Amino acid sequence: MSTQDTPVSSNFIRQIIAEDRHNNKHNGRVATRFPPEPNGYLHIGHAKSICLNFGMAIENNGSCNLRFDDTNPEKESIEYMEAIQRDVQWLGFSWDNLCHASDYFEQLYAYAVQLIEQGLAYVDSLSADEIRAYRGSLTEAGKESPDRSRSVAENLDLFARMRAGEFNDGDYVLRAKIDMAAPNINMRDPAIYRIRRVHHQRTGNAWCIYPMYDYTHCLSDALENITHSLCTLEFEDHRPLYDWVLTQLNTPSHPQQIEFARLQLEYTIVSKRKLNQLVIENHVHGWDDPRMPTLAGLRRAGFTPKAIKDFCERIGLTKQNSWIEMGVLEYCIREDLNENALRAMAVLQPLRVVITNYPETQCERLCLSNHPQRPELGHREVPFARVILIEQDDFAELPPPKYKRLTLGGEVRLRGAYVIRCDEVIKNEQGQVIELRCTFDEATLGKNPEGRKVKGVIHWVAQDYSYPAEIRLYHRLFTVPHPDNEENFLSVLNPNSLEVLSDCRVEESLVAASSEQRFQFERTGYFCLDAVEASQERLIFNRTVTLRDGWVKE
RNA sequence: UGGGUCGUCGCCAAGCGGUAAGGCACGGGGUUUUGAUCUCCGCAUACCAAGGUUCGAAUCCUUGCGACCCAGCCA
Repeated sequence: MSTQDTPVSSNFIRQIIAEDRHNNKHNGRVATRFPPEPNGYLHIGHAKSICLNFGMAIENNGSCNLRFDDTNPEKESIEYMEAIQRDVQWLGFSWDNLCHASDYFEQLYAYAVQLIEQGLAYVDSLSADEIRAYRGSLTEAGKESPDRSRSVAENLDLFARMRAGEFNDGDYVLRAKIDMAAPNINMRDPAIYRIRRVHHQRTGNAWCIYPMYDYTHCLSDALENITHSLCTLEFEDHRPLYDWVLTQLNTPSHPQQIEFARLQLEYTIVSKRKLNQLVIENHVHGWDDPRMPTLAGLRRAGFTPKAIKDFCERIGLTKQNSWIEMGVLEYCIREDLNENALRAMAVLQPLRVVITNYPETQCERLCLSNHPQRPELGHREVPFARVILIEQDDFAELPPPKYKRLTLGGEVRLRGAYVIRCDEVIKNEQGQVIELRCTFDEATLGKNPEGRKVKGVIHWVAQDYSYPAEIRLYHRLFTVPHPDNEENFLSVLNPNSLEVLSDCRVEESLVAASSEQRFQFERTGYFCLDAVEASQERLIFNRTVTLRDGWVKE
């Protein structure tokens, strides 16, 4: 599926599927699957695959399964399975069937027995090291294992005993008998079953042998009657093995594997192993840390499913290794939030301003629009009083060229309120500006002053009618665009990726913000009420992304 | 002198023999009580290179060059 506003462009997989339907291949049916291993949280790279697989199914009136590739219990867990389902649903997709490779273990075992009977698989007693040595190298053919000629009867017996738990881990493996001289190393008698006495999150202790990916994946696809098995480029070399297994066995179908380039996003990483390391070693505060490129992290930062799906459509789909600039993702979330987030005012680094000609005890409740371009989104009341707070950055004693905000003796518009003039700057002993004394022009509420132009507009809150909040600003997690190229990716972690501002003040209306609700704090960016740590008593907003800043500073 | 894959604008990406779409980024103009949004304009005589086929080539052929992936009992 694609969002309605993103034009759908042609890509090679769309073309293949369209052609297959035209030729009535698979009776015109389209069935895909998203097959994560439950060994970590889903990240933005998975989103590309999710959008592709579910998208092709939706576009073609087909089906898409969520299938857990759970054949390596050592690294997998229920927590990850649950998180993955949550994230896929959050993105807005529904699977046709929830599947697990482990559901096919019995069937897979039976197929392996068939392979043995056909003389196409054998039990090998070589150690892992020996198998590696026998495999040859990129330029030299491998050697055949002495066990390659084991009789069918003996193989059958040994394989049954592997399953029965008669051997220790590593004593034996079941190998496909293909070709030790094959130029494609994946075809040099790959292992298809190994012994692992590990408790499996779903099958418990029922098995002590587990099938390998290459053997499991193609058969799982075939058993689910998948038509197009979409995966990333690194599996290209595995396709001959995928097809070999399905050709030898009499399976319900023979899906077509098609490979595409995985997403690489600048200034971040999408390796589950490395993301896991960031979590384990506490470089971030969990898988859902807003700095993480995980779906859980992006969600907590305030990204929307719509923006992420839009992003996945915009970046295209090819077989070219490429790096996407952060700007594309930022554009997508800004586009969505600009249209849909309510506006509000928050002062991140307050500077006290006393409006000397404003009555001491007066408080006006000004009416501000929730969205300048969408009046149907309503308006709200914002209290205005004698003492207000503005952003420290919005005042400059020595303004740089083209500065449009407040200066000593200068005027500025308070957003939705009056024009004020700064008459006096008050400093502490260290010379820091701690207060501004200003006067307001009563005639400028809702209209421009006469005879002069005020070019600047700044946001504000009334000191006594605002609320304290913590605001977390997130910066890129890494200091270089391609952290993966680094010898040690941790060495290029950005030490300042999290900036916590604890003295912020937000307008009254934000007290009613709901969990995960997103806002535009005018002039500063898009923010989201933190879903984990915020409460009625403690307002915490996460910055999703800044506003575009077209101001060229000198 | 192993195998597989890929080379079109700073970053993505259409193009499928008829004379280089689009998006992001960037530069400039206009509107604006957000330096936002919106809007207008600009942005590859050129498709890794060199040959060849053709009336015509980014598209076909040849030869180079460059990049990525593969030697887990991981996926």
